[in-house]
Amino acid sequence: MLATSKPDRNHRLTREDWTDAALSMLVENGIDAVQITVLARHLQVTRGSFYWHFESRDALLTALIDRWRDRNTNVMVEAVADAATLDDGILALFAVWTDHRRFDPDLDQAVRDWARYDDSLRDRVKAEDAARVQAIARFFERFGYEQPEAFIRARVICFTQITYYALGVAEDESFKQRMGYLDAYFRCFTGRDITPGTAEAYRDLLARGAARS
Amino acid sequence: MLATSKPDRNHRLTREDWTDAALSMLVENGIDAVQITVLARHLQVTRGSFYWHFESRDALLTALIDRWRDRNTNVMVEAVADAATLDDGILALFAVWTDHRRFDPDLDQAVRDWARYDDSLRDRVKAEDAARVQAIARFFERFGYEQPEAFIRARVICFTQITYYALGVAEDESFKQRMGYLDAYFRCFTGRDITPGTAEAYRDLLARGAARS
DNA sequence: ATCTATCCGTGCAACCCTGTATGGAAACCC
DNA sequence: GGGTTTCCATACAGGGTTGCACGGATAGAT
Repeated sequence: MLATSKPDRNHRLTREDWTDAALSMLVENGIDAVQITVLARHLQVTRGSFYWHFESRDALLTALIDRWRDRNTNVMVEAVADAATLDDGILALFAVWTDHRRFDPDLDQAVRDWARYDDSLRDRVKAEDAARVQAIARFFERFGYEQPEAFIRARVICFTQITYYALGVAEDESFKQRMGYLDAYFRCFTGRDITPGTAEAYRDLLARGAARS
Repeated sequence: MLATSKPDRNHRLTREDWTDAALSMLVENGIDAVQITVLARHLQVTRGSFYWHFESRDALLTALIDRWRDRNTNVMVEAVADAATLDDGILALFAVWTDHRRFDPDLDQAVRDWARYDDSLRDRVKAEDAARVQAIARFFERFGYEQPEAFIRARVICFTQITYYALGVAEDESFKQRMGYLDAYFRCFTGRDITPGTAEAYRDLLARGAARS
């Protein structure tokens, strides 16, 4: 769904409208599809509008990166930072990943694809991934895991999540299925058994997450 | 008389030369960079050569996909299919992934990126991933894991590998580091402890893999 | 009501890529 | 050596995108 959902602004677009449309195009068709001509077509405007708000296409691209950094902040890091128990931290991570208002997997993946053939962006993404893994590794250390196991477990859980969304598995699995996999995921990620009745706690966590915002 | 399989490259290119160049370009710069003009420039030839060997750019792209399917075949599936022990299967998987003559991670990743914005390709890649996961899941079942744990463990190990190469972690880690992580990986992936002295067996496995071919 | 800043339409030039048609050069076969 | 096949160069047409210049239209301020 491209950002043509605002026909009210028949005339008068803002700079944000252009970046919104560019973000949608980036997520759905990749960075090479972010072209001024097609964006203008989708926005029902000519390219004259664009060149008033932006000085060039590169300016738009840097605006996209800034938007991404502001959007996908340290939600993952915060999820495990103040977890009282192992179960809480893992489930908080799951909750963040399934709450697309806090964590946007499509945008994350789109930027990742873009970064594959852009060296400077690549380094930036790499740095952020390292920060995520390190945060989770610290979390595992707090609950008795030693190195390098804590680091490897953090990497495994983080990498699994990335591919999970990269392959679009979420689209093929129902909520019921995911809940049925919960125990197995927990055991595989932590090496321990989940405390009984935590599935219900997870459901509550999702409900709380859906309540606010 | 031994026919020289290498005709003078100075002039006279083959269809394979073009697909090779296209594969390199795909791996290094993505599918959108696979352009006849730049390939011709890279091959020191004009586009007239290309349109003699191929009827269109689409023909080249399908040739790329075929090449990928022939290359990255069921090496992973075979690795775990006839494994006598749990350790053997897991280590055989690791050996396959690190042997880039049997498994080309760059090509795999490039096709994956390409498939993100190509629906038919996306389905193809999804099917292959499902086959990989299922093969590993069967492997786990053979050694006493029950469902859905076997399936989830297969998915975790498979997905972790994909992101491992997607992020280019292999470039940042030394062989010594990877060997130091071996025990932790094994425990995380299988939930069991690796049998002592298996690291040496793994090194031997790598040596055998490097010996043949 | 006029002025001005804001926003967008239009036309033009330049570049890049694909695809085709045609001719030429070299190798190969008889 | 003549004819054929293989392979590549050249030229041209068509479509698409970027960037800029300029001119028109609208809304708010005075």
